Amino acid sequence: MSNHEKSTGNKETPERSDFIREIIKRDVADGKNGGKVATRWPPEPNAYIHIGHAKAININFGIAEEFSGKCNLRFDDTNPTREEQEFVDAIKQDIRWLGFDWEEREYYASDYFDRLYEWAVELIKKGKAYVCDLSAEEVSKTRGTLTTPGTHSPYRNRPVDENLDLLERMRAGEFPDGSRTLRAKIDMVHPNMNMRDPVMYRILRATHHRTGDKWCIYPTYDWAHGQSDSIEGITHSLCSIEFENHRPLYNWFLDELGVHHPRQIEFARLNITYTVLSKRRLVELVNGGHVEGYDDPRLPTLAGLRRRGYTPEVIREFLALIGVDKTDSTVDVQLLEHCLRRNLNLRSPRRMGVLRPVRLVIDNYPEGRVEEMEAVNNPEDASAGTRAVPFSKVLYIERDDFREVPPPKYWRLAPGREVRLRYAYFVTCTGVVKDDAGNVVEVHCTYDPATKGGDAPDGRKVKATLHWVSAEHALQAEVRLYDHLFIKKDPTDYPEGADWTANLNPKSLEVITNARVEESLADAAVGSRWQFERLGYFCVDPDSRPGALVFNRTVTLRDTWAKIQKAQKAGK
RNA sequence: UACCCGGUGGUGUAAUCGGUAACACAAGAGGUUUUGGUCCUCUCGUUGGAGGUUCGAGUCCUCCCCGGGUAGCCA
Repeated sequence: MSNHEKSTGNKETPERSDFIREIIKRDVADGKNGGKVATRWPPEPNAYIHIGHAKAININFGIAEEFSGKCNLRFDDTNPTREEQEFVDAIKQDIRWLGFDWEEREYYASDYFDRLYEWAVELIKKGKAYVCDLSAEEVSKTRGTLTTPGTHSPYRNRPVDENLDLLERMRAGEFPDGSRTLRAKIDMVHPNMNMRDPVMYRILRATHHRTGDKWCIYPTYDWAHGQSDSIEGITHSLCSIEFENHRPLYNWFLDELGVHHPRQIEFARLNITYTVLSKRRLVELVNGGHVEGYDDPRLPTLAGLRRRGYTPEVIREFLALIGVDKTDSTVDVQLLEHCLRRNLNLRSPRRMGVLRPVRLVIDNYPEGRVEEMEAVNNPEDASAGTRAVPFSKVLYIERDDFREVPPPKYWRLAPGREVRLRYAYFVTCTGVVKDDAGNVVEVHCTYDPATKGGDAPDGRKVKATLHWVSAEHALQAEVRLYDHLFIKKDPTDYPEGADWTANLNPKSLEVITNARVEESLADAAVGSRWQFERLGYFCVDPDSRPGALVFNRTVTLRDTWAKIQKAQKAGK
């Protein structure tokens, strides 16, 4: 009975839950960590972040917030050969844009280099770490394989004092790069490769973006990560699934040190159809010149999505919908696009814009006359009001909205057909003018003055409503039409011997330079988002200049007619 | 032929101590409509397989099959 009451009580506010939140709920209930929750998001500052990272950010910051805890931002900067300040700045900007705040808790693994060193000394004294003189190649060879055990390093049983001395000299710069390492003394026959005496320090002369040339030895990820978590008092260290095999090592270090011991929990990374979410591949796309930069609107980087016209809300809604689990999965990009349309539909003012213009001449409309038509700014938002759109004898309509020979189910303009010009008049097509090549250069029609505003007093109906723009008033604009970057659902599925970039969509970008838009868009600000009626959502690109507008198509409207056409083609 | 982790409709997730498969997207069909948009309605799975325990199993047990990860001095 009480069970029923409980479940009905929760109906209205469905509690978000997943296996991680369940674990944390239990930990809190058990009074672990004094009932507190602290998380962190630990990016390596060596690349721009993408929507897959946003998933991790959302989990870490989101969970901290839900459990009244804090989430730190910590840059995992233990490899100076790859990390740069530029990425630190870009990552911070992207996290803020997503709407998360780490307040003053901006940390760096490099902040802990001294403490890490002290701990290394401690492990040596415990006989749990040793300096190894094997080369990288030799270490690799003696590690064994997935199915065969490793063998002990000849330096494994060096006396403590010698280890201490050598480590100190490693730090002092007495040895060349790569000549020695500090290794944890664990188990060379362990079935988990990570436990076969993993490297803790390597000698590496590289200028670090924060510590400069202070160090010539740098901790590895495994040696730095858990201890950094511990120092910060993290309670739940949430990371992606590829670190699962590292958890025993994470636990081993913390246990040997006897310090605060966060719990590591792993979740599956995000995959989305028709795109790639791996740093390596993103870098290849940019460096290979396949896209124009990390903020190319075709890329799933946060910078790219932002430029494409996504809002942070879209991404967060999407992430909330896909949930969190451990199973490998690939989310249909259409779910992302659904979130996008839903959000943009509510907030985007409507305008009329013609991508591929063709002249429409209204023969019985007075020469030189201009009428101001009242157009609704946003049917989803009454407070958005209306605006006046100039109407005249010569207009532009969409080339695709006229067919000399209309196919089945096509109910737009064609000879003899009557359609509505949105917010204006009913017009009936009377003929066309063609050039020598037979291309339609002008469509002629007559209008019915009684239908002003778009309603017929006699109640007659039309099947189609077209968008339009007055030829003498409209602004010319550039419009960039984007499509999926890849032609395959799984871009990494490519024939043997071929290059994965063979799956790139050659039509992922089409630039239209001769589009016409309403004059009310003249002062549209960079980044502003609009719906061009019947076409899709567009935003003003940073390349845009006064008098030389540039729009990015964020996403098309759902297009039933396109589906019909596709089905018709497939059927024939 | 090692170890770890997974396997619910086309996709992504739900399903409290085992109690009779839910939500969203997609797809298809229909309705409304001054955007072939939005909105509304309907259709589409018996939970990888085989056994077992039980009044009852997606949830427990056994075996099998399939998928992913792991052999950087990357993270």
